[in-house]
Amino acid sequence: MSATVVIDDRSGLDISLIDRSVLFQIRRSQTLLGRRFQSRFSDFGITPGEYGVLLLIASNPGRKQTQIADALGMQRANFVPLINSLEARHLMERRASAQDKRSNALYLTAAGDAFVKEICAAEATFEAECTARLGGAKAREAFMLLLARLSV
Amino acid sequence: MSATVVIDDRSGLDISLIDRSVLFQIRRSQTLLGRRFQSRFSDFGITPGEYGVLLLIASNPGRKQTQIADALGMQRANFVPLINSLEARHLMERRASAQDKRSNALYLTAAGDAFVKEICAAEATFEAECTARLGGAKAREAFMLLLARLSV
DNA sequence: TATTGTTATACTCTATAACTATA
DNA sequence: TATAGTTATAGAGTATAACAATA
Repeated sequence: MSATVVIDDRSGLDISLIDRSVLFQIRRSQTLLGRRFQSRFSDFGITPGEYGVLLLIASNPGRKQTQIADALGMQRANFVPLINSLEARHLMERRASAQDKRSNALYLTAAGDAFVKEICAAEATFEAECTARLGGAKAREAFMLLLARLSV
Repeated sequence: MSATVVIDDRSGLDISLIDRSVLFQIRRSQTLLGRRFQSRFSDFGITPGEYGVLLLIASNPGRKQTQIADALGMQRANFVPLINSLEARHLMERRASAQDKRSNALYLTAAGDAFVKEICAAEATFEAECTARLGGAKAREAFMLLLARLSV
């Protein structure tokens, strides 16, 4: 049984140990994908985190902050400044809940709705590129399944 | 052609839009894996980033800072405080290079070497758990290949 | 008592610009 | 002039603790 050595193309270094680690490979992919997203979506002036919030509110209007934050795996404390920024840009709004005076119901504004549609079209292109890199629709499906298994 | 709706188990929210996105699924997996790593390796008092540096120095002793940082996809500016901390803990050390007085050659200390061996054993367990979640060695291999394709 | 939103705080990771000393 | 290391700084992302208003 021979240990295969993995050499990094650019640096010429032995990266076997981190190359074989699921943890480090996901870190690397996430970093690269994040960079690609940022450079592609810099015109929209939005971060992946903010985009996720808008998408989730678009699909689930009227939910309270804790629910949206929860579904994104975020702390509710970190959710506050994020939607403060989105609300200041008039992309979404808090409305006082009638049933529970503690909570805010979240909605997109008309501008937010248009914004989401616009950026969704751009993201479809981004995702199509990911599919191409992965090797087609079947490969993508397999990849998403494996990712989901890892996230249990 | 029917659009399938994906409902989050815990929150009951429609997460179709982010669930189908490679970007968001990788973000989620990376976050969850990072949390798992932190809780598992809190005894070692080390972050994934620091661990990666130690692993790379272990496999490539004597290389200069820029090379190690490069192989990890890090900026050399961010690399400095990271190894300052590792050096303060006597896990690694900078040695002045004879050939090039500008650069430092990086080496693990004896303590750092023992530390890496110890944490490598723990990470092997961690990776084995990842393999089990993914569905076995073949599934893991397929997953790593797809991740690599995405990181081109 | 528990929950919702909020503030404050800290740490990790990343990015950019500018400086110094060497090459 | 280019490179290696460094400093300073800023922005995301995440984590915890504590508080006021409400349930």
